[in-house]
Amino acid sequence: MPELPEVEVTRRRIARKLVGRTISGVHTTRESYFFLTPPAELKRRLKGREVTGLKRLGKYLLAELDDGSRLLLHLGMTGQLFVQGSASLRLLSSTARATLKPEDQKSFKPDAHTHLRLSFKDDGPEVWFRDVRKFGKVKWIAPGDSDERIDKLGVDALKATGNVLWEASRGKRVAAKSLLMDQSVLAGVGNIYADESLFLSGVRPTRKAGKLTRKECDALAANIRKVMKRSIETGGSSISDYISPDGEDGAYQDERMVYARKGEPCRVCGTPIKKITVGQRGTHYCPRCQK
DNA sequence: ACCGCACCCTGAGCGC
DNA sequence: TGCGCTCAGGGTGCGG
Repeated sequence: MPELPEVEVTRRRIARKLVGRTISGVHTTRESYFFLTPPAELKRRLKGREVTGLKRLGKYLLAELDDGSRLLLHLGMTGQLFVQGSASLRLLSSTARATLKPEDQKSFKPDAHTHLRLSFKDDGPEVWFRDVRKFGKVKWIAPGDSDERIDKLGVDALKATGNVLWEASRGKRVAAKSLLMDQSVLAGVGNIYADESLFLSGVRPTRKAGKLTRKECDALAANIRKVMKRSIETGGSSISDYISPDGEDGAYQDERMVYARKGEPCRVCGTPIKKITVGQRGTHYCPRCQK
């Protein structure tokens, strides 16, 4: 799933196709917990609204509308936000693609997982939100209202500081990795970039957060910023489902040091990368480089 | 207050 | 081929 870099790449590329356009139609799948705002209300609220901006908060996207209301989007694990026609069949897994009828092989058509489709007054391409696992979310926020999902987010990971990590970690017994992934501490760090920045900082993911030194907190913050910026530059990581709004794969996966490299040699010392579970998440590290 | 865990959902990949 | 199992980049909510 998309972490901060993938969400930011999505934001930058989709903003051009969204901002300044007036929504004329809203198509959805049936009600499910994907919709924090029920489909019927969503249609009512969005129709006729012009999109005036698209912000990112951690892993959330927030579309601003001309009446002061906002549309909150989260891509979850398998969410894909893209422009009709441009994303093509690479949205689908190779096996799903193989089952398509020949006439459907040319371009992607909305399927059962395409939960939200926005059409516009200008009759240009629609914007679609597809999410196989439905861990993604859509919520309409009334003008002037707040939402606790975004209110409780910590410092954006692109602006991570050693001080934030230092203060949040004192007295904590959780694993250092869990602290990095706590969205109320730093917003935007997920499983891949947590593993990668822990490696670059020489810190074992299982280390108790409270035992981190001030120097390690500084290193972790610097490496989180570095890894996130570099990933945004390369278009994010395309490891399983992520694809950008115009259908381009990212390339950051080629620069991974540890994530999903179990058994492969560490790029620094050659020791095989280990995989363990930390906080119910697959966790990769070099047993020699990370203390 | 903290922390670990179950759970939400669908599909891919693997061993048998 | 098919079955059953494990795993997946997310977050929430519950109980101890």
